[in-house]
Amino acid sequence: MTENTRIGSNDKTTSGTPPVRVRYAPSPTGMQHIGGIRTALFNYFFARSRRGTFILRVEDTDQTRFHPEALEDIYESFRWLGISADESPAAGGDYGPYVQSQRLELYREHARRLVEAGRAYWDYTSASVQRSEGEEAVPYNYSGRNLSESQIREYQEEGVTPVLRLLVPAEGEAVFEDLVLGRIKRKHKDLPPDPILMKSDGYPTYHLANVIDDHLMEISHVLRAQEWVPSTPLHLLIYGAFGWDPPQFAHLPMVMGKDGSKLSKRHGSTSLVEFRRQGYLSEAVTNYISLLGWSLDDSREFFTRDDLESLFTLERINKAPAVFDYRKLEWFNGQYLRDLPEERLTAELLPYIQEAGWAQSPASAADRDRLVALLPLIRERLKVLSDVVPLLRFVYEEVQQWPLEELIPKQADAASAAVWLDAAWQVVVQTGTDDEQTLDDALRVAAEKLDTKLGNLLMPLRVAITGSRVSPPLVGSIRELGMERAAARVAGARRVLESETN
RNA sequence: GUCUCCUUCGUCUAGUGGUUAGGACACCGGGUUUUCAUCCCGGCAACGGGGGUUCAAUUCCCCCAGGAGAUGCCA
Repeated sequence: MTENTRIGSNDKTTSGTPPVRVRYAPSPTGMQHIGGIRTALFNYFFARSRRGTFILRVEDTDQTRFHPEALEDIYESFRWLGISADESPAAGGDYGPYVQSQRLELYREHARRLVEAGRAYWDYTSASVQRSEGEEAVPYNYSGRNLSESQIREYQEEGVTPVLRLLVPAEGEAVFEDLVLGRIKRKHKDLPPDPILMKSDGYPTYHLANVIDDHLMEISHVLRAQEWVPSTPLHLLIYGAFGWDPPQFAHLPMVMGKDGSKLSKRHGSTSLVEFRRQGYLSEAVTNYISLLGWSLDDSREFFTRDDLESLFTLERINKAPAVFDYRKLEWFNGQYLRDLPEERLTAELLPYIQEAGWAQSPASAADRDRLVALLPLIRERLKVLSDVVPLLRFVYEEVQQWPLEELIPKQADAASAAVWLDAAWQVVVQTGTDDEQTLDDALRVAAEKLDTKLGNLLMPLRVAITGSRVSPPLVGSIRELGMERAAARVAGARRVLESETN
């Protein structure tokens, strides 16, 4: 905002403001998780709100952890969220390739430039200290800094492939103005000792590749998680070594689990596909995630993707980490679920019905119609789409058992329960389920005649019909079930009560 | 250990040099309702601590504490 006021316009054709170009740069090593998606979304919203360009770049420089499914998951996640990259491996663009493993020659060339400039060096002494995941790190002791020609030749004859290390100055410090956090400083001597830029397998590390690509792709703003703050000074050093101007940085607050540590698998579902499978709607997830570290004002919290594409601003990003609250997401989902158009809700629900084996796949018109008819019964009872299965089981499957203790209202006995069940069912049969109000009135009259509460009359019937004390509205349930099937269930429940009274 | 960042109800957050510190989720209570759910009403609940600066600090500064992140030939 301040920038707009100062410049007077953010129209890139009439002002000096460089165009906004941002990127989401995931590494295809696992399924997209909430934290990554939050970063993707914020980048996307920022780009759209500033009429800029949103780029997807695949950072696959760790071939040992690469998974093809993970790559597919990135695209699938974007599709589901309804966002698309202006430039990406799939869409192409003028700054490609957008997959780092296809840019190796570029990195090598730049590596050479760094060595020639005396800002980096090939280290032959670290070849043996590779370690696997859990191992303790042994700090690098600069052993490769000043090797003699003959020493290098010796290593080369042994077949040692060197790693490229950045020559970190002993003096000085890096300072930058983070758009979210403000001024951040770090002394060069506090950086890791001469970090590796190029691995012995010929692939660049994140630090090198990210700097080269962001520069070459003319990235204007880097929006990434705060876990990157400590290595930003290192990146600045690399930009400086190349003689390049760095982009602007905006470090997003971390997303934490309930216990306050970085959100991870042990906090429950954290991957986008899992939420999707459980039946969260894309718009609910997007809305909830947008509020993780960002807010518009003191009251509004419902935002469509369109809203966010225009309302999102960096100024409203929070500094403090946010705890992921599954219950609030659930609430959001319920809200969205409740005012979904019938057609869409049906389409969203159908896969769960099919998975339960209650509908063909592809679904027939009859499958669809049946579900549509059931919608009013369950709509406001859904928190997630998968709730539909337990909610409608009594319709699609037969009731096998009528637990006696459920059948008998509190403080009553089997004999009275039987009387009430009979009376209630008789009223249903006589009145029919076509007109809910009429049936309702009739049931009330019957209860009064029997000198009991309406609930006592209905609970045995509810359990008879649905097999449970908790169910969708009774009258509608009976109607959807059909009188015949309902009658059979009443008879079944009646037998249970019978056997008890005898 | 070292470095960096962070700190308003349990959670997401708004906010200000002087406010009854606001909203939402959750929770509790009540109402509507044939159960559950929805819906409505009400309630509980926060400026981490200590120093400054100031007529006045939750707000500005410093210190402490706590939390998190980083410290990999992972990103």
